[in-house]
Amino acid sequence: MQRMFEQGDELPGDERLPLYQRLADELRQEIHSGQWRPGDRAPSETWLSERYGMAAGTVRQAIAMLVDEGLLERFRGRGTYVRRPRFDHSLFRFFRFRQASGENAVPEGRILRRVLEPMPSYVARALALEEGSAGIAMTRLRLINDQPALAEEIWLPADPFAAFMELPVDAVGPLLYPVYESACGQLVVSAEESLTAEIASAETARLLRIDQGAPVIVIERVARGFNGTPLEWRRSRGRADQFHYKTEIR
Amino acid sequence: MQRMFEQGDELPGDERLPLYQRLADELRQEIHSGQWRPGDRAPSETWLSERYGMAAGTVRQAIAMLVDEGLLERFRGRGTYVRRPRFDHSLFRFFRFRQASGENAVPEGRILRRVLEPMPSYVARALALEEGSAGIAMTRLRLINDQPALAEEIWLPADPFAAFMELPVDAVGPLLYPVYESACGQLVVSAEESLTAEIASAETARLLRIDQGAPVIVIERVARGFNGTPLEWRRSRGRADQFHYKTEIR
DNA sequence: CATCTCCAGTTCTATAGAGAACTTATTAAT
DNA sequence: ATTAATAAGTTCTCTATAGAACTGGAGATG
Repeated sequence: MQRMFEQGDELPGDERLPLYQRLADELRQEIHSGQWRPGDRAPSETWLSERYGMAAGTVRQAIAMLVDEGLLERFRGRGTYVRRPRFDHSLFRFFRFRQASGENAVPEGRILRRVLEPMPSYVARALALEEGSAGIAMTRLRLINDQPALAEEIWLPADPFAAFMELPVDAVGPLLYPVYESACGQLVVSAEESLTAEIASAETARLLRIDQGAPVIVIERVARGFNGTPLEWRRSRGRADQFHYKTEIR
Repeated sequence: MQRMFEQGDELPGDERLPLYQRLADELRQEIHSGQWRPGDRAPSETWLSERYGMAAGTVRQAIAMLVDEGLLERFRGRGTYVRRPRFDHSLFRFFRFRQASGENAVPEGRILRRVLEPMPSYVARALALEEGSAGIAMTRLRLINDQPALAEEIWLPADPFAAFMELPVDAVGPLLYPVYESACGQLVVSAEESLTAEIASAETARLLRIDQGAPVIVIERVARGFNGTPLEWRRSRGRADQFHYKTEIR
């Protein structure tokens, strides 16, 4: 019986697609374009079903898609909201400090260096920018109980992060992403990590206070904003004897 | 209007739970108990809705849960089936060989050693068995283009895997899990991996044909059957310069 | 033998409606 | 002023129904 009337004709997109798909695409677009920002409240199911002239169940199905894509969150009785990622939890979901006897405390962070520099090619490529684009380069040390745990090189595109250079380095707490948001309006929403291992160079041995030649784990991360733009490139090195990385496969 | 009549009263479990939850629990139980085996066809939605006296939509919702738990698979027009994991794909989803210029070929496998031995404590613990339980210990080398890529220690509980010892080692192909199933009726469905790094020992350097002291990635895996029983413990070591491990976080 | 058509069975999409369960704010009562 | 009841708004659960879209096989047709 569907398509007898003109439901969803205001929706863009391929008409042969299921209605709930087209609505989901539309709502996803609202989020990616920045019309709806993380934390915002989304329209209610009834409002949407009236607005687009479709059954409540169909709207529900569309929203369900975005929920398990991680874009929306639903709260019974309260409403539907654009999801705000909690990075302090989720980024350390896989990554565990071996000696940490159960809990995942966020390690302290100390910025050792912060300069404006043209980006090398491997960073520019990861951030989808031109080689030599203006960037902010940082060296950062992360500590647990005053013991060095991770040494990080971090690159940011200079353009949207200009305000970050003005902040005194001591004002930056243990987590960078909240600072990116408050100071520059850049919200990190997702990330990809690629993990490998190598032998400690003289430099990293000094930073991590381990022997040169000891094994270190290397994690490269590209962090992205709500519309998928790459925002930050980061390479972290940690003592292999204190880390392990856990996943489940099925 | 729900619960006016006696829908779902044949279902066990807490009556205060939603109907679709209780049905999902029931179906999950069928799978975990081994009543339904991977590859089997599950009853149709209409059959279930008549059997338990509930609306088709409710049945559908229950099945949807199990689908995204990975237990069931639905095929339009064909039916619903208990999922058969495709391990050759999924286990290498995260794990990539660096030089592999795009494709993920399954590396060849060669069993170097296979003996009956009592399990050491760290294996027994992972497999939820007593220390010293009878086990099958293997050393296995995996190669890509005749180059050694991974060196593996593998432990199996002797009890359900007795038939595996009878097979000639040369008859075992590149993948072990299909052999576990055909020879011993043990189907691997999920696994957990824990990854770290170390320096190549003399032994692994010899096996992988690398320098002693070169960095190696170490992956420990526990593979589980359809009811969650641990079936296999495995520790794989690979050259760090040829591996990287990829994940996405959000 | 090969191909086509039709049919029964299945999942998928969509509609309409009713009430339960929960949250928040407002209003009334103490 | 604090507490309790009420109401409005939201998501959640469930019912019932209808047809679309797809699959596989059986039977007709060439």
